[in-house]
Amino acid sequence: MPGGPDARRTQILDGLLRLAGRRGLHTASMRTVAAEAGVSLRLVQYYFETKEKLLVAGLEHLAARMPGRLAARLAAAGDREDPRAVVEAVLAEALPTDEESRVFHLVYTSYAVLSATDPVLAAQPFLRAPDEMERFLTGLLETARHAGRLPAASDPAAEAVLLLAVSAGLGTSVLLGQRTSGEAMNVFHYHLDRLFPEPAG
Amino acid sequence: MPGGPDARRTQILDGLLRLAGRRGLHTASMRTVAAEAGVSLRLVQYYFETKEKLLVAGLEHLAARMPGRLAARLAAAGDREDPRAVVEAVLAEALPTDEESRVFHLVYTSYAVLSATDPVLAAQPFLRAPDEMERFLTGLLETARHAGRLPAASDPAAEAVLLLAVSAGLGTSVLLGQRTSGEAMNVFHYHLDRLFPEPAG
DNA sequence: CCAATATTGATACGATCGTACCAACAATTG
DNA sequence: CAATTGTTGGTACGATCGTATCAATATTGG
Repeated sequence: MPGGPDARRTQILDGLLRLAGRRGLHTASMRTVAAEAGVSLRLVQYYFETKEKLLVAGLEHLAARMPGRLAARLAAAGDREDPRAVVEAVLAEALPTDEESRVFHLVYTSYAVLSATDPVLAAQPFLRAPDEMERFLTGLLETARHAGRLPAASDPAAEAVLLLAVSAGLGTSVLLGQRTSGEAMNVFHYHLDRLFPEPAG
Repeated sequence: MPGGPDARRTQILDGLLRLAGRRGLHTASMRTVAAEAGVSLRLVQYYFETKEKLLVAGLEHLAARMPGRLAARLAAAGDREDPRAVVEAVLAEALPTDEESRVFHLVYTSYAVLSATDPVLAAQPFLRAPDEMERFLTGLLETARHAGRLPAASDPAAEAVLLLAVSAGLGTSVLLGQRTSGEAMNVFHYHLDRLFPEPAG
């Protein structure tokens, strides 16, 4: 049986995320999620039992998409040996461009804000993704610095934190309609141009 | 009469913000806010009528504190002619250091996320504060560039957007417990050191 | 001092929430 | 075929929500 129970779970979680993206995560109740997914309330209970488990599963479902999105960006980036291209690909992912990306970041941010006052959500490992990203970027920048692509005086660890802060901050400003994703991308490129100085000539 | 009705309003709104900072904005109901403020439910209704108006008033109350906080930072910064000191003072305000600052930024971020799916909140002018800040910073950086404090190749507008993105991103990471405010401040200074190169000698 | 006006409090109502319970049907197994 | 198990649906219950209504007290103006 292709799909089976997993297909039902996915159907419900997709409904949750679609609803959270359109009306906000706070409007997601067991009933509204069921209606959005086109199933009965009982079915949502059957697969997720409690609302808290549903919310956690929604966060998992959201986080599970991240590796795939990143891989697609890296594949589209082409040269995987060029550190700047990799950095650009990785962090362009943080800017909400299309609608799917916008929903992703809005819901992820909603969860992050909730986790600030909800210990159950704060304990979820998926909100630790930025930590891994920070380590990954630090290593990448250290290698680039040894290869002479970064000024010798650069601090790879600090630059990694800065890159994540810039992409998160720009992403949020796009999310709130303060800027278009194109404008944000231009500013991001401006930052990258300074981080990776062009070799003379 | 010192205070009068305004004192009551303030008392209730302080309760709202205190509760939103401790348990999250989503736990703020007419009743929980009344209990937190030590007044009756009816009193909250009397002063704010509807929950939506209470929430908007809470956002106003929050935003009304910003100019004072900024002024205090500027006064503590000392030299108001040094553009770097001004930038540092303005944006250090975005890092949640003490508890009051943490509540401020958590609640403000909660409102911002809500505004992404709530047209009533999105129409509130208080969420436009970053736009004004961006204009202010751009002007400041332009002046600094003409004074030779910034490299001639710098783009003041892009740098202003970057500064706001960095401070917002760092502030969020502190809010989520990813970093201490001291670590964030160090990274922020690292960014400022590059933005304002030391004159030789 | 008395009336009217503003302020504060207790309570009620309908709606929605998360959750639990019970019935119907499908699939599987002896 | 009968019976057990897994899956889906309808509905009920207590709690809490926003809001409205009614009563009591404090304040003010004649």
